[in-house]
Amino acid sequence: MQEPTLLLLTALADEPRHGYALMQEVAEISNGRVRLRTGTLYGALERLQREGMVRVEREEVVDGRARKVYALADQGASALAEETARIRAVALEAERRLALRPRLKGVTA
Amino acid sequence: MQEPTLLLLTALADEPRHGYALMQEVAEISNGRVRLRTGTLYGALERLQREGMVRVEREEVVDGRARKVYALADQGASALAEETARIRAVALEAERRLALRPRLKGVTA
DNA sequence: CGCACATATGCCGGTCACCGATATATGTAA
DNA sequence: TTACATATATCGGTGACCGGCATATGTGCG
Repeated sequence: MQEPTLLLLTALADEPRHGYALMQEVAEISNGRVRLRTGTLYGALERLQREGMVRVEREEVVDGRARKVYALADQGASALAEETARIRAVALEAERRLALRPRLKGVTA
Repeated sequence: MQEPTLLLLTALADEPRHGYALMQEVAEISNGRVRLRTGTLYGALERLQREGMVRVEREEVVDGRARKVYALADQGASALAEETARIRAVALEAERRLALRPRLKGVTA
């Protein structure tokens, strides 16, 4: 699972949102670091629906603009929980090893 | 940064290792979950060298077999530290949101 | 002696997530 | 009427990763 996908699922984790709102939510979660392109967004949403991670909760029209509201499926919530557990473990191990790393250039100062 | 790359840098974080040892180390770090293919391994090592993340520490011959020993460059260590900080933050946010998620089917039992 | 297996490195073609661009359409503000 | 925010969608290209293949030596087994 790559970061755009991880952020997408995270943005859906607390409550259902529509596509455009997801773009903004992902940008906010990542402190503006990750800006989802529409190609990535809608492509990923389709794929995640095929995989049973996400479903369309409802379709609505607000101010004459059509919206699809997506929700995190139970399977998506499980996958997200597993993924976060995995990457936390790897991050912990990476930090442990970095601390063990022999320092090179005058880091002792 | 994808998981294979993250695990590779992690496997190099504490001390230099040669290719085959990296495959084993990555498998161990991930509890056997991730088995690096040689295509991924040597491809990634080349790419990471181009990017200044990894360098060849030395070449040696052990039992008639040639080895290249790879080391994490300072830039690679910085990148790894930044990456772990990023994913920890995202993992934390994902877990916070999952906890906020409205439960559906009799989870209260 | 021959076979399988671990060690060790490397190439090549395919797939797929992601990127960048483009298209379409409506509401609001200058 | 021009520009921008909102909102969705498609398409071609790139590149990391996968799976398979090739190559070569050392060790253990029958």
